[in-house]
Amino acid sequence: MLSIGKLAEVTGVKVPTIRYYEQIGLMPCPGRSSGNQRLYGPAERQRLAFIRHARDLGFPLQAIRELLALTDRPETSCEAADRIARAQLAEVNSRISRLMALRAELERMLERHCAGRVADCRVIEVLGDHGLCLHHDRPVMGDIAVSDAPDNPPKRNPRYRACR
Amino acid sequence: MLSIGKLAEVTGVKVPTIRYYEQIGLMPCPGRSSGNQRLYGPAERQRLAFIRHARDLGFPLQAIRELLALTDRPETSCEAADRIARAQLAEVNSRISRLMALRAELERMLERHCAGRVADCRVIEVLGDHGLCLHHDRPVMGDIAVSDAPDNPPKRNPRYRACR
DNA sequence: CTAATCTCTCTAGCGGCTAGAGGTTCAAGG
DNA sequence: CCTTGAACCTCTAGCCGCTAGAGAGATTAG
Repeated sequence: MLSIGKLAEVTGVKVPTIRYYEQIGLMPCPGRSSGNQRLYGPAERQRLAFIRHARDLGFPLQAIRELLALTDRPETSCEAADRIARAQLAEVNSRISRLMALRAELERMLERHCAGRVADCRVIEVLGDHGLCLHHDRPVMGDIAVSDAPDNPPKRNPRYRACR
Repeated sequence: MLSIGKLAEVTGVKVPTIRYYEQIGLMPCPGRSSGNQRLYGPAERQRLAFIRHARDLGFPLQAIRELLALTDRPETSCEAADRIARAQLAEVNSRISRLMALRAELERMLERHCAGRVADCRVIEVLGDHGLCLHHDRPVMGDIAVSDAPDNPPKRNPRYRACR
């Protein structure tokens, strides 16, 4: 039996995240020690590894919920699993192509950059005038997940309330 | 002078988003009509277009805040603007490469998919065993921003509280 | 004048966690 | 056996970048 800390260690999922998964019903309520601490067996460990892997592949938690429901019914058709994976692939492809357009635009913006004043800056100029762009639609950003580096200090900016 | 609705229309930024930008101090507090409704002039319109364009290029709001501060001091060096744009380009490149690894893995997972039961499903199998993967690190997902299509109905799932 | 459409402020919610407070339990060393 | 310190517990609140909705007031077209 594993404590939550050990489980976190072997699966690479952080402790609060495991508790979060339990809270939203993705992980079952595990047994508890006499002192009310969570204890996990191999089944839970396998389940969490599945979740972690699917997350690493970018599946949203809702999709993972559905995939897990499928593993609980192994005799049903795997058509649904296939559909979910294909949707994820389509999503990834869409993100890639949009990011490539973005990259092209950013490179174009930077390639003739000035070494002078902001007033002449091509970056600023292009940002202010979409007409200088070739084309790009809405971006695909969000979740950085930039491997939580310790040199990436989370600076909390204190929620501006500008006017009034 | 434009009402907030007209401004939203000409810039493509939604009305609540404009108010949100004002709230966090990204847009200034505009003048008001006699009936307390916001009125925008060309300067605000230009500023919002700048923000919108930078968002489209994936810049986070904090970066946009800094870029806007630069445009307010046009005589300073554009070095900072350049640095911000390069950081953004690096970020985009990083996302692209990670997504490509993801895509490869998803395609591999799907290419020999079964037409049978979940028990034999390669998708499920691979998800359950990371050892079957080639390699991929953490993903780059998040903000879909999939051009708010009306065929994409926002289904609200009511915050599970599984156990207890 | 009325009805429809904006607009106002305010609060709460989304995904997917992360951080911290303030308390309890466990395991190793003396 | 006792102490210490790490790990654990629950709970709440915060992150980004919006989005949704309630319940009110303003404006505009017919």
